[in-house]
Amino acid sequence: MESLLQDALRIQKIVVPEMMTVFFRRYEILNTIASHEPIGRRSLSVLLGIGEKTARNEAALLQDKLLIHIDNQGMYITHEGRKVLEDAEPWVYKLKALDDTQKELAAVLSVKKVIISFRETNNKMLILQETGKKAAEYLKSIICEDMTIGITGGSTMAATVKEMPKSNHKNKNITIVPARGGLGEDVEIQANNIAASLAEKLNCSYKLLHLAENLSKELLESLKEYPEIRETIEGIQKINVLVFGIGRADVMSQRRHLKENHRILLKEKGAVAEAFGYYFDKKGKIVDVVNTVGITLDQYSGLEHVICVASGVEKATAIKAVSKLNPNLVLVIDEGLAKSILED
Amino acid sequence: MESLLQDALRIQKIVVPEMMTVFFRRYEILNTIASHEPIGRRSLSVLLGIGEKTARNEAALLQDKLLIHIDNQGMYITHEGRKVLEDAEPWVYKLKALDDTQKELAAVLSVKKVIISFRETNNKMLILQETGKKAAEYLKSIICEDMTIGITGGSTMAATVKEMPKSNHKNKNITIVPARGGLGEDVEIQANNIAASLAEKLNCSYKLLHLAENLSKELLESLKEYPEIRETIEGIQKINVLVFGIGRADVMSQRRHLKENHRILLKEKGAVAEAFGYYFDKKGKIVDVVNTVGITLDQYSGLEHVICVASGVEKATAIKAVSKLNPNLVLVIDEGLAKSILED
DNA sequence: CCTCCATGGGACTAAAAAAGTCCTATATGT
DNA sequence: ACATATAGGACTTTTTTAGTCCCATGGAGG
Repeated sequence: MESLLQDALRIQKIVVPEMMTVFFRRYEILNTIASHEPIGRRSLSVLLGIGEKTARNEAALLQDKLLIHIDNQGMYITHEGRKVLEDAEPWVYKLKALDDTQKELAAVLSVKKVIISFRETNNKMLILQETGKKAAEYLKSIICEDMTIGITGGSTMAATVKEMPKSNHKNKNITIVPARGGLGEDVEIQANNIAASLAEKLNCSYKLLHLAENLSKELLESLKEYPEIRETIEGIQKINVLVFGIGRADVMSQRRHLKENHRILLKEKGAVAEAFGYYFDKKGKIVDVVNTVGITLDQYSGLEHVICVASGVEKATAIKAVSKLNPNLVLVIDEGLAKSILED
Repeated sequence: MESLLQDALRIQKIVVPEMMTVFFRRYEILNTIASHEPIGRRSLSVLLGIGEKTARNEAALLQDKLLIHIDNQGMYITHEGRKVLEDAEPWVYKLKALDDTQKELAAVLSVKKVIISFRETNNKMLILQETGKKAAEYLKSIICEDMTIGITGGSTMAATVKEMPKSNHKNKNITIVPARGGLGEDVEIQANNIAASLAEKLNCSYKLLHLAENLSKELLESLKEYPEIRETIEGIQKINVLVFGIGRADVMSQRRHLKENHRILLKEKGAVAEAFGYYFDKKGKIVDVVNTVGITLDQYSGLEHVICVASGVEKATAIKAVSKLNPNLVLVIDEGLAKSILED
């Protein structure tokens, strides 16, 4: 009786419209407590951008319903609360019609699947966190024996790995490799670091690639002979799952300290997106490649599992560009980004 | 996905408990407008026992959602509104858990079916009205060709008939007969009058029984020879559907102007319920019979369709007594009565 | 051992929302 | 023409909700 549920939702939206707001607010509060426990009402209120008293009142209600527990350390979620959070999720998606949006987007972009993360807040950190969580969930669901997982750098990937639950049983013959070289960024969000963290979470092995970007061809060639590097390159060639973040071409070229004339060139070529070392224009055509070792576009196009994780409306164009390269793409994005992709 | 709906309800009750109140209030308002249109906000507010401003605010919201239409005559329900009302009904029953109560009661009382009417108000008239409506609905659903429908008197039956929608197509060979004689009550709620009204609503034929109660045996016997009476008696013997109200023995014996000693006798015999001319004790045993023409208990026990309609908590014991006489009984009662039957 | 910091809870105030009340013009039906 | 019930406006009162500040507590770090 799926239609009964649909009816129920329709009628509620009509008859008790204010219910939606309240529901989402409480869901968000509960969710935030769940992921930050123990947390005080003050921290909570600044995190969510709501008043202290509001946080307090809502918390009192949640406590009354035994969904959270409050002591002088702060607020904790209870088992009940966790259960409610889980059970409420499909319900949240229905209410927000995210279910439909996911399918619509997958069709519009011609990709395998779109997963939309949901946070009822404007806090970019929380949104990124939730997106990472969804990405981690999906990644975990597809992992199986003898896989080589390639992963890139960036804050989105960092969030993804952070949200990956720690696995205790030793994972069978799984290897994590950075999808490409490059040391330009903060160490916290470098592909190497992220690959290692992911391996730790998944309790499996990993290989690192200590190669700077923009090396001369000759130097690159000779470095490739080094055993550790060579081994990693072989690993990269074996990648069957790629998890990658995406960036706006202009932002990335700046972050990589490209020379002024190079950046102008990129702009002239219409570069809008950057991912795993490639710059793409609107149509998904390569306009430039970072001169380093890494996964190739040919390899990418043939992969069965490609997961692109992104958060923030500014990445809409980049997403559209990269969606055209592999129909197996799975997109994990936040609600705002999803809407802005659909809107243009 | 029935469980999804269940989950949704459970979670809502927990996370947004106040929603229930609001929903029921609006549902009730919409429902009342539907059955009283055109109605002004003042009449509405006294009818429902809510403040004028409340009625006004809620009406404004319902108007905004296009569920009602307001002009200087008062408020009307729109098509949209009617649809919502219909679609919301199962939802109402689930929320109130009346579904479960219905099944539980049917099991506890060992009867075929229990139908609980629902009105979010303390106004006994509205509750009676709704109970009548449900009874009428059910009766209509089982009517088919060549039936003889017996009906008793009483305000509950009057309400039932009043709520029966008028049928335009000629009903095929259906006859309404009063289930027993008796002229003791107000003409408005006499079985004869009610039978005739029902026949008019169903657009079918009827027979009347003009016989006073408490006639001497001899007189009764000779009256039975009169053609009109004889014909009706034959009709009563053909009854295959009986719709009847029920009363508390003490109340009914008073209303029928029984002699003092007779009433005391009834009390001594443990009479608690009265229905279609019989007085029953707690266990459903007959302790007395009104001396008139009418359906017999033997006949009653063998009927396939027996519908007892009752409203008001004071009838709980009577219901329990009469439930034991025929497992095919269908009970149509209001929410309060249902709960009080379960509680004792 | 002490200090510091974030915590919950209490108390009071300010703001906003809801409800109560009364008035008026209007249309309808007697 | 009149009595009556209607919506809608305006104003007040009540109730609910949110904002703000203070304080005792208890753990973390020095």
